[in-house]
Amino acid sequence: MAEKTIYSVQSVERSLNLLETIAGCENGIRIKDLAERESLNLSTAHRLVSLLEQRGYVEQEPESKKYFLGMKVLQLQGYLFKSRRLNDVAAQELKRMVHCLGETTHLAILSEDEVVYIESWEGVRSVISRAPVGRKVPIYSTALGKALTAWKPREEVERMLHRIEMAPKTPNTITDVPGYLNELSKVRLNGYAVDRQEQSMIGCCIAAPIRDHRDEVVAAVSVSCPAHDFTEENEERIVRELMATVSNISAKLGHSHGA
Amino acid sequence: MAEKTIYSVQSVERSLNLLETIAGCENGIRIKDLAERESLNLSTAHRLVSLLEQRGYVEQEPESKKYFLGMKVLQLQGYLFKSRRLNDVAAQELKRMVHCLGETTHLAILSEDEVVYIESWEGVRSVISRAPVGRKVPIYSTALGKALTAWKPREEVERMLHRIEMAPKTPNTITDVPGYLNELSKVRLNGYAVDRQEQSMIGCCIAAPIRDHRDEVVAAVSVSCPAHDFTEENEERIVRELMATVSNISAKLGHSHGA
DNA sequence: AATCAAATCTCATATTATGAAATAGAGGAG
DNA sequence: CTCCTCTATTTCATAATATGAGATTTGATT
Repeated sequence: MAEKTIYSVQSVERSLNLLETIAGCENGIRIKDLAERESLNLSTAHRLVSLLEQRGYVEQEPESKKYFLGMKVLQLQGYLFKSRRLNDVAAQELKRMVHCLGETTHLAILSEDEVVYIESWEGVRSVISRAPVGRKVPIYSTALGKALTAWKPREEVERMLHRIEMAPKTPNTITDVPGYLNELSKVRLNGYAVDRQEQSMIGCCIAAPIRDHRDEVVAAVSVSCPAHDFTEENEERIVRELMATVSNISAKLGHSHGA
Repeated sequence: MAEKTIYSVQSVERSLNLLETIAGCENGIRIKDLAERESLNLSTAHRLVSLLEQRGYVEQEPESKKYFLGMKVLQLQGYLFKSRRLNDVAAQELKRMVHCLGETTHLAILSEDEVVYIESWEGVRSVISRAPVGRKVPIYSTALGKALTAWKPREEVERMLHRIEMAPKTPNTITDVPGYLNELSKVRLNGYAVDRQEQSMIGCCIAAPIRDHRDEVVAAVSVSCPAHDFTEENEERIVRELMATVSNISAKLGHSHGA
């Protein structure tokens, strides 16, 4: 529980806030609105954003003067996948799990209001094929979506749901907000999420969150299983293995239990 | 030519430098070495890096105390692909080009010493299939690699080449440093790079760089073509279309000619 | 051409980031 | 087990830096 000291370097924090705000604006944002939203003086915001622009983290569309996230992020992302860490920490554990379970497995993160696949491994036993990296799926009809949203503040989840359409994918899909929120409380209770043919009739899915040292859910891992194979026994086996795996990964990210 | 004012906010610049240095260390880096490499006071480095850690941009491996790039980057990356901008700017233009040429097209960036595919489109006419996003290919045997390195300082390219092995992929592969550097000067002269069955006997490739507002090469686009189709006439047609396309994309990124 | 709104730039000042030095913690040798 | 060394972490007085008010430019609209 040894708490880390909280450091604060105003200008850096402001820059990161600006970067993240710009990132969240798919349609770009003007400097004035940025300054307003971040309660910053216009010149301060301008100076900091210009610096991010010089470094390529942010781009300004010449005509509209709007700021967008820059290509530099791609470079960082490229580095991340090269990093021994991601491989040591996640890939290694996940490969082991896939080998053990034989079922197709996905690593995903939340981006805006959707689930984005980051990496995937095909299971030998499984007839379910892996989704391509970068593919997006909805939060309301997938185990990954549930695992990624279950520990977010209720209001935030409600806002997300209101921005999207909860169209039924199968007869099992949860299509109402209260129903989904209720489902999330079960997820919190169990520690993992289940999709019982809610996204597709082909298969079921179990997903659990990965947490970092701040106890924040940063990603989630799912195991897919053909519907006809999704027996209680199999479910238990998968849950046991999956929970152990995400716990290991989280631990390696510096997560400590009960933090 | 209207030069933008160069802003400087020391702490932010230092933070970004630290972030990028950490990103480049696949095996992680200790705070002391970081401070040394960036010529920073140990406490300053520690404070700034701790802040990046608080925000999730960086992670510290508990046992080794080494710092690695954090998962937050994935979130940013997710946002980038949602951004109207990347779609408007690159995807839209590239889809148009793919439709026009009918050949398979790739968008890639340089990450460390390798080419990383960011996005791809399959051409209707082409027998060449697209490589998956995230796939890495060498710089020395691909048109993309040449396009991405041609405008880097010679010493940097030499360093990169020395870190990798220039194994022959086909009889045409360039396998020596002087040969590659010579090839790059041709690329700079033409403005585009060609791979004449150097990576694979199946096909040839033409690639050209995308530049941002700082005139920096930030990405490259390639068009693949089956070897038997790679006539002089076809080559000219592809080059014309490709150059127009990358020029449009660069322009939209704020690039101005002769800048 | 005049008006207005937004972006960009300048500079004196107070706030903030800084680094020297102190402390804590981990690992190794005797 | 204790001392020694090396590194990470924290503190705090000070000087350097980031800040924001306001001036200026840009460009769009009437």
